Amino acid sequence: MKLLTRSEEILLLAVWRLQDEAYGVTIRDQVADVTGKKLSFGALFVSLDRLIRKGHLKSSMSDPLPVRGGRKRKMYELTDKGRVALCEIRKVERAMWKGISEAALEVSS
Amino acid sequence: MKLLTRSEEILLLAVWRLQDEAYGVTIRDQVADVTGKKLSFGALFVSLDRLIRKGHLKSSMSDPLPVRGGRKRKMYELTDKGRVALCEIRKVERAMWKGISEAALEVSS
DNA sequence: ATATTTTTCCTACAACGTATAACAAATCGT
DNA sequence: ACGATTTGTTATACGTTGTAGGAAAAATAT
Repeated sequence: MKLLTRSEEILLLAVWRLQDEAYGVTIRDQVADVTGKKLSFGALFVSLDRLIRKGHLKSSMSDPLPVRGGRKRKMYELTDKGRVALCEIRKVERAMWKGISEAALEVSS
Repeated sequence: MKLLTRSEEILLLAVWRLQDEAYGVTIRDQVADVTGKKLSFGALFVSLDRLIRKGHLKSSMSDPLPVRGGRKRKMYELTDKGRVALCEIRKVERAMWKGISEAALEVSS
């Protein structure tokens, strides 16, 4: 059972949240909003490609939009395998943090 | 703000749980128990070393134990920086998963 | 046509994850 | 005492993941 890495988790959840609005720009913004992490597009697309190769995501090209620079978008979607992987990592996270409150971790001194 | 990787999170939490019992063997077992992940010692120590270099852990050598093979142990302990990093990643996880139930991810078909 | 905007792709490299094997230090048995 | 056994750590090597910078593509605007 191979667990998702942090980045994989972040990206898959971003795609899930965006539903059918998920493409490069929105994903990057979603990630920044939720985690504070600012990815370059280079970094982003490489990771998304790897997730596709692993079968956690699938993609399809949209039609061009009738606005300036409105070229085709690569839309991403979670696969069943991706959903299962998210469920699994969530279970592991719960197990890891079970019984640990943030308070218990506060710096005491 | 640099987030903890999955492995870092796993190891830091294992050390935290073990309190003053945290050394190679117990950490490896703890990780296996909680996450199902079976690490080789080689993998484990490399990662622990990196966490020390980053200041998330500190270590000290114990006295030898009066039992067969009871050589000195390298005991690990969370630093304040490590605790803070755990709190931060916990917050990000909460934000990421906010409003997402496992049920919503279940494969529908 | 050429410029501008939006979006994606290519490439290269640093950082992380992991296994195998070697090394070290304690006790045990004779 | 000293080789065998047990427990624990270190060294090394390599595949995978994470990340940035800049080139390329595809649309509209002038």
